Order: sequence, then C-alpha cells, then structure tokens
Amino acid sequence: MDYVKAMARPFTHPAAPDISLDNVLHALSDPVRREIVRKLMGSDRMSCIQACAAHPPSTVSFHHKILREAGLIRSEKKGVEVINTLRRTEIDQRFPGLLDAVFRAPGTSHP
Amino acid sequence: MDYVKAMARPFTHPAAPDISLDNVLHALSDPVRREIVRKLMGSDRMSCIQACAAHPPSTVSFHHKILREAGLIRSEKKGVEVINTLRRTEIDQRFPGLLDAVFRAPGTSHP
DNA sequence: TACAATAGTTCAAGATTACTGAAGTTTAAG
DNA sequence: CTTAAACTTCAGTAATCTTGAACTATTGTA
Repeated sequence: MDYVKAMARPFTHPAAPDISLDNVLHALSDPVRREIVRKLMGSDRMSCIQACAAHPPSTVSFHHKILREAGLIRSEKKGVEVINTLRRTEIDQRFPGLLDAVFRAPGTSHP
Repeated sequence: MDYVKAMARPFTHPAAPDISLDNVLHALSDPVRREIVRKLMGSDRMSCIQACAAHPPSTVSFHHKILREAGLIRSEKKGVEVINTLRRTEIDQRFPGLLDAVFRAPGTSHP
C-alpha cells in the first residue's frame, strides 16, 4: 500500500441504508467521539483540529475515521483541512430519537 | 485468585447514579447483547441459557457480565441458574428515551 | 521557483480488550 | 455418593485502541 494512492483516495461514506446500529452505538460509546459529534451539532462545519485540539493528531484522525465509517459524519477535503459535517437528517431518519436521547443524557459534557 | 471465593462472591451491580453512558452504549453496541436485552424487555425474568442458547456458555456468561457491569441488567442466583432482569425504570430515568430509540431502530431483530 | 508551515493521514508497535475452549464450582436430583 | 445442569473462571489467541514517527498535499512566502 502506497502513501500517494492512500492520500489521493477520497473519503468513503456508507450510504444511509447501510448505516448499522452496531457501528453507530460503538462510535458513540467513546467520550471523545461523542464530544466531536456534540460540537458538530452546534456549528455545522468543523475541521478535525477544531473538533479536538487536546489530543494528538493521529488520535483525532482515528476517531474521525470511526465516526465517518459508522456513518455519523461526512468529511471532505477543503484545501489543507478536512471539513466535517454531521449526517443529522440521515441518522434521525434511520434511528429516530437516538441522537436526541444520547445527547440529552448525563455523561456528555455541556460546556 | 481462587475458584471458591470467586463463585461464592455475589454479583455486583452499579448504583443507578453510577451507570455510565460509555458503558451502556458500549454494551448495546453488540448484537448478541442487544438480543438479550430485547428478550428481557418482553419477559421480565430470564436465565442466561434462555437468553441465548445458540452461543457457548462462556460467551453467554461474558455478555451477561458486560450488561450487568454496565448497569443494564440485574442478576441473582436462584438455585442452579441465574435469573436476570432488565433495570428498565432506572435506565429510563437516567437516560430517557435511549432504550426506546435503540430498540425501535432497524438492526435489532424482531422475531 | 524553492522553502517552510499547516492540517491532516498512514504505519507500526505496544497496551488494552474481546472471544471462546477447557476446566472448575455449586446446587439439585436420582 | 454420583451425575447432571447451569453457570463462572482461567488462559491463550484474536481483534482494537492509542500514539509517536514518518509522510503527503495544499497554501503561503521569500
């Protein structure tokens, strides 16, 4: 596997019907990832570094990958940065009430 | 660590305020465990073997342990078997709408 | 045009966690 | 006392997580 090809490859996102509850719940079971999603619920476009500057870049990238492959966020390259958006309506259609319940719950910080 | 002491030790359950969203979401992210919970939503007392006879006993025990330590189920020994109950009202109070949303969602089988 | 800076990604390796076969325990029944 | 049923624990392997180091791609800047 080659760096050039790997970096040139655009992000892949699951189609809405392929978003699995397994992956969504797993993605949301991590507090760092919930924090990223919570921030995206407020401001709807955000680079990775805005999302969580406190962690090392490889960790941030890893968490975004999990969220992206679970179908929770959409990522696109915009110049040097990656802009992420929450796939809110798709998630709400497929799993009604789930995001609301998770982010209403205690255990997700509200600064 | 000794078998005798370990087996004699009763099950420990987290108190309601100590039930964490991390652990609950992680517990529910596995389809086998969701299946156990779903069955407990219907009939409110169930042994481990009733819950999932298809899997090896060590696996069933493992999944029940995860659910128990997450605070989703309560287990008590009744003779030779272990009876499990869903901590439904406690979970609903702490995380309103979460169980409903998860079990309304596609991805959890409804036989 | 070259050089450096920025914002990530990928890889690798150690650390943690998950799964399950084999062996053990406890209770109940014969 | 022996056997069976229903789990649990242990141990070893498999899969995931985390993060430093190296890399890429884009965007200034000299």
